[in-house]
Amino acid sequence: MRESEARPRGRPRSVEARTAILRATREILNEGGITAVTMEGIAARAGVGKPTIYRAWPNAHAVAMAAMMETKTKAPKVSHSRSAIADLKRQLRGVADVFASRMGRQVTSMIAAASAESELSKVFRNHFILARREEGRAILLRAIETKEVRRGIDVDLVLDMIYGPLFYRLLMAHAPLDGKFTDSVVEHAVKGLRAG
Amino acid sequence: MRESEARPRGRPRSVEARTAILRATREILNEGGITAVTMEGIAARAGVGKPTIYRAWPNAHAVAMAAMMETKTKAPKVSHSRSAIADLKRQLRGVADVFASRMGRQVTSMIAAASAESELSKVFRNHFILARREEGRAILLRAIETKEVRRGIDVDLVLDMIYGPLFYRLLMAHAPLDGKFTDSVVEHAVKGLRAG
Amino acid sequence: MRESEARPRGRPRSVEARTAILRATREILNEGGITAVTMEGIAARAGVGKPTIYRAWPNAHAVAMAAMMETKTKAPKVSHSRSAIADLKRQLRGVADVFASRMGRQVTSMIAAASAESELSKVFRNHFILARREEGRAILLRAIETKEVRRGIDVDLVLDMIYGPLFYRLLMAHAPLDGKFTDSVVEHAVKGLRAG
Amino acid sequence: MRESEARPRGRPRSVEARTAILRATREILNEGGITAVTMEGIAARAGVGKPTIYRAWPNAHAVAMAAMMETKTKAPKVSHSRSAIADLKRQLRGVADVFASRMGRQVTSMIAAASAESELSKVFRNHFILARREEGRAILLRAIETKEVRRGIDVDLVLDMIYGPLFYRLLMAHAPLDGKFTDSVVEHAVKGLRAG
DNA sequence: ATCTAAGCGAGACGGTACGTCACGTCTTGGG
DNA sequence: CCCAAGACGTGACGTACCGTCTCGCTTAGAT
Repeated sequence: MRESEARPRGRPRSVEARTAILRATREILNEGGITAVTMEGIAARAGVGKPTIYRAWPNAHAVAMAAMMETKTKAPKVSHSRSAIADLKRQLRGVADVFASRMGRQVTSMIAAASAESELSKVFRNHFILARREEGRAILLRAIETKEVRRGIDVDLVLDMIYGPLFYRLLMAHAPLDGKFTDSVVEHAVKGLRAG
Repeated sequence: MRESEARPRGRPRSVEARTAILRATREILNEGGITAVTMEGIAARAGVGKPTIYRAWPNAHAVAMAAMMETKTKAPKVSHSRSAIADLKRQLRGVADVFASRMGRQVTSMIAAASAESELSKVFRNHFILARREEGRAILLRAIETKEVRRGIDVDLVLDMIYGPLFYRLLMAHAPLDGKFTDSVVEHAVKGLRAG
Repeated sequence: MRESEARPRGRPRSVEARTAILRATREILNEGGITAVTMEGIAARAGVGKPTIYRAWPNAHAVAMAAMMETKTKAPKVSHSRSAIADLKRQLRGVADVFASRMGRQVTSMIAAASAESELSKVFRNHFILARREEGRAILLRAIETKEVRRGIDVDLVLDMIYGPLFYRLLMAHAPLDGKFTDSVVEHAVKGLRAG
Repeated sequence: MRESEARPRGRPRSVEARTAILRATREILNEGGITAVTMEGIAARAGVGKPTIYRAWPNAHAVAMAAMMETKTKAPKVSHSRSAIADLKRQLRGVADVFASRMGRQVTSMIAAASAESELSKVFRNHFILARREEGRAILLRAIETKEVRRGIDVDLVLDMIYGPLFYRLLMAHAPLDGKFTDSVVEHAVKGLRAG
C-alpha cells in the first residue's frame, strides 16, 4: 500500500457538487464574463451551498480559474512538416487565434488580476500560456537540429521574443493580432536586424 | 470666436475637490493597491461627497487611472550615445526597472482589467506603455540611419518584439525581468536566429 | 429658536422606510412569533435594504421591540369605582388577560432574552410592564386616601407583590393565570397572613 | 460477570460521550453564557460527533438545560429555628442570592425562552425554581402549625406572592433584589395592608 | 442687489455580494 | 451497530460598496 496517501477522515468531498460548481461557473463565464462570476451566483446556479464552494476555493477568481482549466481545449495540433520554422509559424497562428477570442482576453486579464504567487494561478498560467510556449520550445529545438536555426541561441529568451509580442498586442491593442503579424514575428526573429 | 465657450451657469467644478480626490486615490493606491480603491474610501479620505466623484469619473477604476496619470513620473532620460543599439538597451533597462516595481504590476493589471475600448484606458495605455514604445521607435529609426540596423524592417513589429517580451515576463513571471534579459533581447533581435 | 436641536447633516432618515420596517416586523411577529423575526425577512418583506435596518437598530431583537411598542395597545381603561381595591382587582384582571395571550408570552420572553441594560429594552419594559405597574400605583395611593389600605406600607414593594405573582405564574406555568387567582392575590395582600 | 473492566471492543462509549458533552456545555455556559452554546461548539470541545448529541437532545437549548441540571448546586440549607417566619426570610434571602447571580439570570432567561410545554423544560423549572418554592411550602405549613400564620390561607397563592416578586424584580430590574427587599416581602405578606 | 442654477459635503436609500457561522442531515472508515 | 469526523444544502448573520437620491449650504453668472 504505497499510494494510500493518508486518506482524510469524515465524509469525502462530493464529486457531484464539484462538477456542478464548475459547470455553473463555466456557464456564467460564457454569459457574462469574469465580472459576472460571483460566489452567490455560482452557488445558486449549481444548487450548492456557498460554504461548499469556500471549502474548495478561497474566492470566486479561483473558482473561475479552476472552471476554465476544466474546459475542453481543442487540441492545438502541432504540425510536423519539413520546415520547423513553418511549423512554428503555424503554431503561433493557432495560439493567436485562440487568444484573440473573448476567452483569450478573459484568460489574460485573469492572469493579470491574479495574485501571481498563488499556486492555482501558477497552474493556470502553465495550463494556458506556458504550455503553448513549451510546444514552441520543442519546435525550436527541432529547428536547431535541422539547422534552420543556429546553435547557441538562448532558447528561453527566443521563446519570449516569439510569444511576448503576441500578448503585448493583445493587452495594448495598438495593432491587429493576425496571421500576418505572427508570421512576421518569426521571420524577423530568424533574420535579425543587422544591416548588410 | 470669442473663446467664451458658453460658460455654464451655476457654480463651477471645484478644483480643490478634484485635487483632493486624486491625492486621496494616490494614497490609497500606495497603501493597498488597486483593490483597495473604492469610491467610499476616496470620498472619505478626500473629504468629498460621492456624487462629486461620480460627476467626473464613472467608476473607481477610472479615478485610479486618472490618479496614476497625474503622478510625477521621473523622466526616463533617453541617452544619446554613439551607438543607437546601446541606447536602446539602456532605455529598455529603464522601462524594465519601472515595470518590475509594484507600481508597474499595478499599471499592467489595470490595463488588463480595463474595458480596452474606453477613451480613458486608451489614454492610460498611451501614457504609460506606448509612450515608452515611441521612445524606442525614435532610437530604432536612428539605428537605421546609423546603419546599425538594416533598412526594410517592419519597425512597429520590431518594437513589439522588443517590448513584448518584457510584459510577457512581467505577466507570466516564469523568469526574471532584469537587465541581462533586456540586453539579450536586443542582441538576439539584432543578430537573428539564422545558422551560419 | 430654542428647540432646533442641531439637525444632522445629510439626507434625513426615510420615514417610509422606518414605517415599512416596523409594519413588516409586526406581520412576521404575528405569523411566526419572535423566532421568525430575522433581518433578512424584515428587509425582504419591507422592500428595504438590510443596511437601512442596521442603521436604526442593532439587531432583530431590537427591531421586534420597537415594532411591538408601536402597536396600538387597546387602552386598559382603569375604572374609578367607589372601592379602590375593587378597581385594583379589575386592573389586575386586565393585565393578566393581556399577558396570558400569545403576545404576552412573547413580550415576557423578549424581556428575559434582552440584554437588560440596553436603553431600548428599558423603554420596552417601561412601555409594557412598568406602565401597568404605575397604574396600580395610582390606585394603591387612592386606596390609602380612602383608608382601605393603611398608611405606612412600602408602596413599591406592595406593587411587586401584586404584579410579581402574575409574571411568576406566566413564566413557570405551574398554575392557571385567571381572574380568580388575581382577585385572591389582592385579597390576601390586603388581609395578611396573621392568625387571629 | 467477571466484568474485567477492559472492554474496548464494544460500543458502551456512550456514557463517556454523554459526560463529555455535558462537561463541554457547562464550560461554554460559564465562558460565554447561553448564547454561546452551539451544537458545533459542544461537539468540537467534547470531541464528539454532532449526531451523537442529536441522538440524545433535540437542540442546543436542551443540552444547556441538561448541563445546568447536572451542576452541583450547593445545598441551600433550610434552617429550622423557633420562628418559621424567620426561616422563611432566610430561605428567601438564599434564593434571591442565587438568582441575582449570573447563573440565575441565565436560568431565568432560559425558562422564558423555552417552549414551556416540553418535558425537559418542565423538569428544568422544577429543578431550579419550583423546588425552592416547595421548600417554602414546607416552611409555610409549619408556620400554620406554630400559629404564626392563620389557617385558611391559599398556600399556593401565598407562595406565589412570596417568590413571584423576586422573579419580577429579577426580570424587570426596576429595583434592587436584596435581603432587605425579601424580608419586607415576608413582613408585608404577614401583616397585610389593612388599615387600623 | 437679487435671483437662480449648479456644485458642494454629507449621508441615507435599495441593492448585491461578501465571507462566516451554525443548523440539522448525510456519508465515510474504523472499533 | 455506533462512533468521530467532516462534507452537505440551507439560511441568516453583519459588513462593505455600489450608484442614486435628497438635504441645506455655497458660489457666481445672469438678471
